[in-house]
Amino acid sequence: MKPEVRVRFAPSPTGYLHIGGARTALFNWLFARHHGGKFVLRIEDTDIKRNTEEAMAAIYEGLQWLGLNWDEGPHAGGEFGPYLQSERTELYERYLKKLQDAGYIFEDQGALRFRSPREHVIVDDIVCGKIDFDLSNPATHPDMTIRRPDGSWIFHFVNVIDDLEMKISHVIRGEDHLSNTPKHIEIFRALGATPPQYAHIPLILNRDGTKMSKRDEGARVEYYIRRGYLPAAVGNYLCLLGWSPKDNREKLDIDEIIRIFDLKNIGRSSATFDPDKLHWLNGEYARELSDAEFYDLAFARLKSSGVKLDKFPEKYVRAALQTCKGKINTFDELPAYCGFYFTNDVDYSPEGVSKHFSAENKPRLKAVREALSALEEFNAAEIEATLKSTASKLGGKVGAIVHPTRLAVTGSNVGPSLYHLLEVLGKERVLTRIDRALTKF
RNA sequence: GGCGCGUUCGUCUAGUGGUUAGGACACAGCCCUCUCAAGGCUGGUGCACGGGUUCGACUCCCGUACGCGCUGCCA
Repeated sequence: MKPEVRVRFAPSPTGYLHIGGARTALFNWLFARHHGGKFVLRIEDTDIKRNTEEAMAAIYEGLQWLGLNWDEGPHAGGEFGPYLQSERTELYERYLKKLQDAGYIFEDQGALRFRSPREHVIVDDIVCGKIDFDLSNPATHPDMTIRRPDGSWIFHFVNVIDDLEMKISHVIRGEDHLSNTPKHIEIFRALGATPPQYAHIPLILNRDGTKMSKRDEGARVEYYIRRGYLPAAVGNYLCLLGWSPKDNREKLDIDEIIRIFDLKNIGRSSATFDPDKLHWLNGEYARELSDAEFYDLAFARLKSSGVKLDKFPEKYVRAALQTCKGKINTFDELPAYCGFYFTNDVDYSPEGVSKHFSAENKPRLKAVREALSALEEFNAAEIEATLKSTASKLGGKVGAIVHPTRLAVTGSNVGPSLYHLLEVLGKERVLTRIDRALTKF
């Protein structure tokens, strides 16, 4: 009988969830779901200097937003808890004693160190293959510290103890830990235990090839939450960084990824985070939203950006937002895209003014005003027919009047379908805005 | 410095000895069209370098260069 697949994500609470950490969590989660195993969340808060409450909240929030539910861990419980390292000291004491009794521990200036057996250690990594580390030279591989003089623990030790105690079967983590792995294996062996299987995944780099750090705002999951990205899109994009379905597909829903996810398809080289591609992929997901989903997200986004939606009838807001569906990639584009629906004081874009508020367009805009004011049914179809006939009367293409009209009414050269937007705005607003625009040139 | 890992279009990647080196994002042009998107079509740019092995290397081996990681009483 095959042992149960048990993986873990073990972040330290630094105050936010790093995008690279999120991907590590995602790969662990995918692996667990694929195999019907358990995904464990463990908080590595051995460094007391760091805060806990808000920092841990950021981790929970980020994981939940991405849909990475954990089977064991804080809030979820589980038979191997507690899941905060700060609460596991007694356990660590016990293992320390075992190591001491076996002669592996010595004191150095008050700190405790693990005495390396000084041998070659082969790391047989699922992603990286077999790697031979020669730990025989103390000068190049010093004995690692496992406990500080103040009694607090060092990562290498507690990480190993917890993986052992929590019966972790596979350790899937960033490649920055690859060089640490032989040391971890030494501890497992000193304890007479079998190390888990390792899979080290490539790092995510910035555009300039440097490691994504807290200084880069795009390095935090929180950034994507705030900017109105869709969690499904972010998750999908993260999967594409270092992992490939091998069949040229880019957009895959999460159930499909669970089905085909395999550590063997993870690449070896680091990946650069490409905001443009995420932006595109988010648009792919945004266009697939149902009208109701789109409305809810759009409404929330506009409201949080300060647009006073309460002053408008729900029917109006709904119709207005509907004209934006399919047009935007991320919801933070929305305020700029459709803000004109919610204020009569539209700002005219300077480029638009110089291009379309011209002497020859003034009579055209006047003609449009006349034609629209004569309309009884102010709907998109009627508006379209009217504008087209007006254009032909003026002896031009409809584009010639569409541009100045759009600018007059929305202040911008780009936006939703003009005919539909005019209908939503309503005759009164439209005529008022055209009159106002007519005074500008 | 030592040790480890990596290197296919600008970016993410497919590719495991013989391919016109494929796809996607981005970019440019065209089509569609009320603008913008979306969609369709077209285009340019890539196997880091040098040696081997082989009838034949992007693919295998060895070097070099460059990048990254570790080398903490951070995780």
